[in-house]
Amino acid sequence: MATEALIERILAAGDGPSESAIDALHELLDDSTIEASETPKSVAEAARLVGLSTHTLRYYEQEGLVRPARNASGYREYTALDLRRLVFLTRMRLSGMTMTDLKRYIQLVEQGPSTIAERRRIMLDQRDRITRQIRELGLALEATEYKIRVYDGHPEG
Amino acid sequence: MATEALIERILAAGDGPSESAIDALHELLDDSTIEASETPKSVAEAARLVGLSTHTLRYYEQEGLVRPARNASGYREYTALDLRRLVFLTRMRLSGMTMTDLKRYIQLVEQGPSTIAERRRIMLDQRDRITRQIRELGLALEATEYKIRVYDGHPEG
DNA sequence: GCTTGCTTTCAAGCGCGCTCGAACCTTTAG
DNA sequence: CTAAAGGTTCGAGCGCGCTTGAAAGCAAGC
Repeated sequence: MATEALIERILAAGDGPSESAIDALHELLDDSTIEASETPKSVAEAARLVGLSTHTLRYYEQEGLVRPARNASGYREYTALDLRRLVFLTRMRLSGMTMTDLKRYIQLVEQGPSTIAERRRIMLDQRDRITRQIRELGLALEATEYKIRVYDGHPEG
Repeated sequence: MATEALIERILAAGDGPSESAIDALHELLDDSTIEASETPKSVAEAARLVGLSTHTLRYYEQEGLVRPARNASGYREYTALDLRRLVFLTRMRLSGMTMTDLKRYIQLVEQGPSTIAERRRIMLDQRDRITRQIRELGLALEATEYKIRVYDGHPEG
């Protein structure tokens, strides 16, 4: 099976400067660097940073996924912690976790440490889903590269 | 960045007997083995083989993605070639290609070799999308495994 | 010939995750 | 004072990819 080699090549290619907004965000806000800036962000700034729309951020709040503070005039203020959670949320969403499951998970988080066992269980399931998806993407990648080789005149096979 | 190592472990784990219906299908119908059985399949059999519902198969036909022959009484008969195409379609769908793009691509395929340049272009785009997705899944996997480690009492960190 | 289980077509419905628009408020610049 | 650019809430709308249901035809066993 050639999947491993393909994936390795892709990941190697990913080491350079990142191309997508999501990548940039993930570098910017990765666990190690996030505490640096202390001033809270407006909804528009937060949206830009995490690569979502302001509408979506408000929607997430409505669904209970994040609870930014408000200033004197009712404007949302996203702290570094809020942004971290948003990054986590986008990663989970991008990896196919449903809103329903995510809401359940966040609910457990806000209930405190007594829910850790269930949270762990959810993350284990999530890990399985992600690994399965990666395998499926590997197959899709093979199919795609096969087509490309054929269209290129299959010079080596 | 630990992504590479994670992915390698996952892919290594994928070498054993496959677990999902999709995996089984992909082994069963991979480019090398498909020509063996000659008798066409009913819509229900085809659906079972490719892991879709009969409704979805009819929907795909309606959308022009596949054109199984019909027998004397109007029943669909899926040949090995039809099944191959369905496998390709499911791989593209699972990797996030939209129905619209897939319809466009199949349209080009049915127009013959003059459209190869555009088909190649579409596959190149698709490859880019898949590699980006794999990178995103790597990040999601890291986040997920991090949580699991924390819930396990972060014994090594 | 009847029943059971498949098949057909067609149109309507649906669940998810946003996305948009309206009506109104706050802040900043000129 | 005014205009422009941001913010607020609320409820309705939407696009995608199926999914379902109705009404009817065909195949095989008893």
